[in-house]
Amino acid sequence: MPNKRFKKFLSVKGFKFTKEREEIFSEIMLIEGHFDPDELFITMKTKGSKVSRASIYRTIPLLVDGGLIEKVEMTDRHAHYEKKPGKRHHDHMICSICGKVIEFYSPELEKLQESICRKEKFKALRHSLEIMGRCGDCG
Amino acid sequence: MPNKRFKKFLSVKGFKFTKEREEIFSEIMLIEGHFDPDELFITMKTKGSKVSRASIYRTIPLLVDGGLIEKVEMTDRHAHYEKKPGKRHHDHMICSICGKVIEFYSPELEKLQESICRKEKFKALRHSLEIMGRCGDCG
DNA sequence: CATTTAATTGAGATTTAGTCTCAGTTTAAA
DNA sequence: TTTAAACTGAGACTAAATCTCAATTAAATG
Repeated sequence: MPNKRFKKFLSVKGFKFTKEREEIFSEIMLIEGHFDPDELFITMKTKGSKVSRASIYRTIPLLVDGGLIEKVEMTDRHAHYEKKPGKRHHDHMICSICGKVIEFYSPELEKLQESICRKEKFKALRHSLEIMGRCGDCG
Repeated sequence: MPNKRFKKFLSVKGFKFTKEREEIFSEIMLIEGHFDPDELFITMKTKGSKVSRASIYRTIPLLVDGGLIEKVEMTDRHAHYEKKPGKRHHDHMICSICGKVIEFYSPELEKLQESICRKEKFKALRHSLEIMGRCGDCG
């Protein structure tokens, strides 16, 4: 129950668990795919929610901070977010000193690759990205 | 002389080559690194230019269309652009049907990788990205 | 060179995603 | 309870980018 994770995150940070935050959070958890804050506001309002736009805009960064959602796209006019996925494809950073492999996944990077491929009329099936360099410990 | 390329691009598209567009274009060509439209407007104004903000915002998409500059970053609040580079690092799309290799370079992708690495305290030295899939011809 | 016409311009109004303010409310710890 | 700090909603505000429209200008044509 990610609800619990959110609650925990808030209390650790010294923030309060309010009805509004809970409402926003559980509404987001219902969304398949990505959303933008204003769209979410309209949806909630339509459903009869009294939560304000300000609270939505204030809660989203908390959820991002808490690792519950991610910013996945930045168009000219909108930011888009989505629920964090479970385990899936990831890329690698490889330290050439100690050999450590850092797995990372960036939905933003995935989106960007998609859009680059679209531009080239290329249908991507899979990809591999390896970044070579020095990890934090090997400075 | 990229000025000529710009002129050509405009005439091919049926657009006019105006003093304002020339002024904006040559000002951009003087800039090392990236810039944002408003910053450019201020710079030009300071130098005594009479060109309006509207013209700058209208000219930039033309330059992007004409392949003379690229959008390199989208922060929460700004778009950033820079002059197109000559030959440098590039990544690959590889068609698994016909084997064609498409070289591409995306400054946006590079920036994004940099920021991902920063987050992991990883010092990137080089990277390789290969996207496998089907090219436009092999549909 | 003069005419014509469609593109372009500047000034400032407008849009819009996102942020901020602040008085009143609520949480949660004591 | 009490209390202090966090939170909320309504709407004002900000700022990047776009749009409007009358006046201007490029450049194709006669």
